[in-house]
Amino acid sequence: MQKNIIPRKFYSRPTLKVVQELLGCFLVRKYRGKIWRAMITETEAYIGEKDLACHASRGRTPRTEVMYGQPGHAYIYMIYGMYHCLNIVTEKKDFPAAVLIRGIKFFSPLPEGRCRIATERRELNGPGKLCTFLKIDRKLNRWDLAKGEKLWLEHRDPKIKLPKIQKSKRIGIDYAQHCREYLWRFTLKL
DNA sequence: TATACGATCACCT
DNA sequence: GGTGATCGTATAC
Repeated sequence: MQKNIIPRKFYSRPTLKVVQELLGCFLVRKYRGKIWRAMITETEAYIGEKDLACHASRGRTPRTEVMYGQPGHAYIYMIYGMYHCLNIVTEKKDFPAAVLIRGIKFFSPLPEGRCRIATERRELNGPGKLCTFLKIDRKLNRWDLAKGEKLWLEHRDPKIKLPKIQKSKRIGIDYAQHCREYLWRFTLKL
């Protein structure tokens, strides 16, 4: 059980590798004695200060400091005043990069949410909804995901073959000039 | 201190 | 296709 937890060295690699290898892995949330486990089906990469879509493109600030820290930690921020987004810090210390978790699919029950369709289809598309369902908010910002407590990730079964990974442009970053053309969004079609 | 805006979502036409 | 909700953060003053 414990050995299935994804260790820090997994995240301490090029983000474009990590962002694709996380597809099919499991996001696990332990909350008030319950454990929810969901497969990651959609991710996006945000890499370095030169990526104009990355929050670190304006350098170190109190908010982006966690992206410059050790890999394998959670970077969670509030967006539009009402939603949270979950990111996994990647690369080596002092290089700011992260993977945004945009979509999950669950095979066992998740807590009741306001979105009935999401519950019926057993999938959550969108970083905001995903955090709402899994009770993820800024209290878990900077959380160490390699500890295997409260919030962590687990390897997928390597024996199960995954469908081809789709690449596309990232969402909601029209302001990022040429960087918006990068095919840094990765989707698993199940 | 003030202001502009965003790695979203649900609901509208 | 478009818009409003709502607030932390960055930047300007």
